[in-house]
Amino acid sequence: MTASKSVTLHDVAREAGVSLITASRALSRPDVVSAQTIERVRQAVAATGYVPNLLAGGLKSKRSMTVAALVPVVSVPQFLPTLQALTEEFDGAGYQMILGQTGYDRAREDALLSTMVNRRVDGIVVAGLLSRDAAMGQLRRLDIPIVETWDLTDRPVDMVVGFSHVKVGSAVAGYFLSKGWHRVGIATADDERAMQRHAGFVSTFGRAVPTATVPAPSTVASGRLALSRLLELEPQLEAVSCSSDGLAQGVLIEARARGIAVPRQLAVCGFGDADIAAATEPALTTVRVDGATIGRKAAQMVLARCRGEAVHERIIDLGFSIVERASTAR
Amino acid sequence: MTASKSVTLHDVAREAGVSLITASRALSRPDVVSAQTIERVRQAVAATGYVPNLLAGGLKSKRSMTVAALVPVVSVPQFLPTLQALTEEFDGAGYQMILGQTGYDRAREDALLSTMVNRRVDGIVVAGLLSRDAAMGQLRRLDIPIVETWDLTDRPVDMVVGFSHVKVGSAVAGYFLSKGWHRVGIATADDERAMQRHAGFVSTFGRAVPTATVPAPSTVASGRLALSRLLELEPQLEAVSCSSDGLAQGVLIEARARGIAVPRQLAVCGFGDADIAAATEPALTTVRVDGATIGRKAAQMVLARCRGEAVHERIIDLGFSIVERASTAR
DNA sequence: CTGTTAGCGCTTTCAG
DNA sequence: CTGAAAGCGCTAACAG
Repeated sequence: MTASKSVTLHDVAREAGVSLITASRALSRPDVVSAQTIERVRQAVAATGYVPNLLAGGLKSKRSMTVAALVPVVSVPQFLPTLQALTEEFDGAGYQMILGQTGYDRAREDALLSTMVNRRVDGIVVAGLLSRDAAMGQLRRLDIPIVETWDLTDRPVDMVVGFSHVKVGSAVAGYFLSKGWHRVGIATADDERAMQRHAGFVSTFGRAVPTATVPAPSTVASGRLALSRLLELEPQLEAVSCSSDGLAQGVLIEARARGIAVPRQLAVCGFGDADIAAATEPALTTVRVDGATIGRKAAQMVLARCRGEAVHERIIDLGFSIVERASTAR
Repeated sequence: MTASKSVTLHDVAREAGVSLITASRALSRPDVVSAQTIERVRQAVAATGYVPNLLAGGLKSKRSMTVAALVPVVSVPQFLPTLQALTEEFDGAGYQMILGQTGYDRAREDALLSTMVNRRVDGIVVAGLLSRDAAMGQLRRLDIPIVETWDLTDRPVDMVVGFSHVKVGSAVAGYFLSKGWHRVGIATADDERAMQRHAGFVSTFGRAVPTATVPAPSTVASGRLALSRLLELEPQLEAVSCSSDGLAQGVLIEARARGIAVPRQLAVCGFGDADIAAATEPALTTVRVDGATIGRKAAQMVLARCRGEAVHERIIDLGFSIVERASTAR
């Protein structure tokens, strides 16, 4: 009922007729306090309208119960399942997640990392690999768990869970080759990971491939444009590998608009296995990567380390798979 | 160079040969300190490897520089432009954003709200309207800015920026009527706001309408299913109003799969004007709502109040518009 | 422009 | 099981 200025644990303790610390324990470690005392404190909390201050606790206990999630751009659907899984896992453990957006920009990323460190986050999950600068900088020193995701390296800053983009590109190229398609093209965004898939594709394919590059983040609209450009480069195009399902969707739509039959005249492969991939007509062949599991694993690694456990498997390759659907059935 | 335990401002001050508070000011209010001193402190920071602790500052200054954003489900693309805008606006002002997921669940929402209050966030932005319980509870007492978004009410908990869902439904119904379509159907998710649009539609349409309801969050796949169900209810279906562009996309795909020509045999209207809407074939008529502006406005309202300014326009109706494209061109 | 003095609200020692 | 003391690292007040 007492609204007033600011009710502290002190007030609760007085109301309950116990000491400050007993009130504190009654709330945070009920197993160490008698049931009777707990009840008295509970009533005092209700009577005073007490609202705990996690900041104050964190200052002393050195645990903010906060973690950071860094993504290139919030509005890219690709990382959504990962963000979702992170939110759920962390929330379940009582941790809150601060969202940061790097904008595919290293300087911005460094700045954000600093901010998060200043906020004393208990862990960091980042989409992609951090720069070597970050690795050498304050991050190491602070000794908080850091999980890089959606990629793979044998020298992570701390931990990494993801898959190899080069191998993805290579696998798609191998798939195209096995189909006997040679007049192929690539529609790709210009972000680091997409470019790695591109490199993997070209390397396995054995020669340069007509490529339409669009700025990240890619959209359905840029997919339509990309197909147009590819057809200029290679009018006899047989198959297109796209760096995202959104892009692939744009390609499908543009093909339809031009009267190009998919898959009969043109095969299309996406990346991500988004919700939409299975639902398009024709259904989209794509590379499935398990974004949700990436998020879940990453959170679990961070949480384990927050509990003081050693994480032995510091590099986790979740792999990927090519999901064959109608868009390449030829 | 000194890694060691934990470098505090105290160490920096000693290194620089100034007092603690001068070091503090040199870093946070450089305009009040001599250039010479600032330089000395800067060097001391570099030499010691000092990392500020925002938690400690926040405890004293009562400003956490943190805000909360609450959404029903993280992985719903609908709120992405809003989240994006929020992230950018808040980041630009030096605030970090904690993400919370309510899962369309009031109890969960209350719990999250408490958590955020415990964390002493300086403001809260929530997608949708809060429950009256929340309005009456600790929220009011704490006196932090709260913006409800993506909806409208004349009695917001604090502030609100959005649009009327009832009016959206009504407008779409009016549009259908103006086209002379009477055998219409609705494909809708079962979340609160979608149901309001449904109610608005039915009310203006003047009678009950065949409706396929799918669980929120809706997907392209559930859109395909919804059209199937609607065709069972009304084989002569002329037009469908969908509660999201994703759902509408599913309807378009299912129609195509069934050999139903859009818009000739079936008109389709979506909601949201997502990236995809303009890119589909035929392009999708939809209701445009400006999610980015909602986010920007909401952030600005919170920030204004954080700066101690009074916000006079506490209820902002951003409206909406029907974007006519090929999917209803008949 | 700089310094001293007090805490912010809580939890960690260390004692009973 | 409970308590007293001692800060966590920083910044708001006030003084010089």
